[in-house]
Amino acid sequence: MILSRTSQYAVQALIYMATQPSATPVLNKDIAAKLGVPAPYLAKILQNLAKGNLLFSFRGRLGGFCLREGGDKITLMHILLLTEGPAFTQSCLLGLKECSDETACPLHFRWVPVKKKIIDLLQETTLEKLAKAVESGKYRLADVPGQLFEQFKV
Amino acid sequence: MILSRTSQYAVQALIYMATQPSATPVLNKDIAAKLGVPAPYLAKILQNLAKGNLLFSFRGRLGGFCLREGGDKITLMHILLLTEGPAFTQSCLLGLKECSDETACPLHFRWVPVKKKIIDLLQETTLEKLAKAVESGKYRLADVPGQLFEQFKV
DNA sequence: GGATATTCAGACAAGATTGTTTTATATTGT
DNA sequence: ACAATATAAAACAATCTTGTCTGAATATCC
Repeated sequence: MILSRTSQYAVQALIYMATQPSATPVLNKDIAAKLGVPAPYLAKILQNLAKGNLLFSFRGRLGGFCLREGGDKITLMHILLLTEGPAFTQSCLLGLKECSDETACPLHFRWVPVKKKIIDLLQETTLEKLAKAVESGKYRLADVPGQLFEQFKV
Repeated sequence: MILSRTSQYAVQALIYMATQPSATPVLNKDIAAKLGVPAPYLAKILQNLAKGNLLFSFRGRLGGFCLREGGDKITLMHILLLTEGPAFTQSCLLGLKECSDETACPLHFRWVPVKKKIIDLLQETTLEKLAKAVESGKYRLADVPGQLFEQFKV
């Protein structure tokens, strides 16, 4: 309804990384297996996040990806600005290129307060909060945890 | 950020139709010109809305499309359920296939109230309200009204 | 009633974008 | 040197958007 697959994978991966000990790099391969997503595709996404200064990446043996900052410093908005592009927060529901308070589409003043709720949510929600939720065991990060039962997926 | 181009065109077109006298059918060609959108694509969208019982369509001379009900009966939600599909309202932010109160992703309980705001907006907003807003002259339905100044578009 | 112009309907395909996979290359620790 | 790993680039596939063409239906004109 809202996010591209790329963004969904990015958020899932970073939440998973935030649940892991921050000292050692996490392998792309491991993340992909845990989430049940295609590893090469995820690698591309992580590389992009590294370019956007959200992750460190280390090559070679003992390499992998690390969060650049603590999970309490990284919000969903930080991630989505990289994966969806900077225009992410500015868009008009009807797709008009120009839609501001002055030149508004008929939905503008109804949509703005709702959009603010979305943006607030994305800016308030840190990786740390989400990681803790996952660690509590009450919430799941993927449809098929640990990629068991792959053959039964719909 | 939220809607596909198809949905955006559909909403724009129906708002425009709601501003027109309901007695005579509106031509796809005229709507497309007014909104500055590709006519063949719009035609398919309108055909789909006709199949979904939101529009009447008439072939031949004096043909065109008509709203099936008054603009006060048609909400944005009615339109989007046709253009985005019935799963539109149920989706999980992280893209999980299963994400309910029982099997929740870590964003679920933060997202649900925001999603409710969106759904409420879509269900409250009728074509009639939007058509009146446009008729007041204070709001615009397309980036380039009447497709004037096409050559200056960005 | 038949010819004609107008308009929607539907098939098909081109182009753009996004998502996915494959292959090759560079870097690092042992 | 070797093995493990990220990086890069390219190939492939799917989906979304747009365009073209042909056919079918309908009102109007003669």
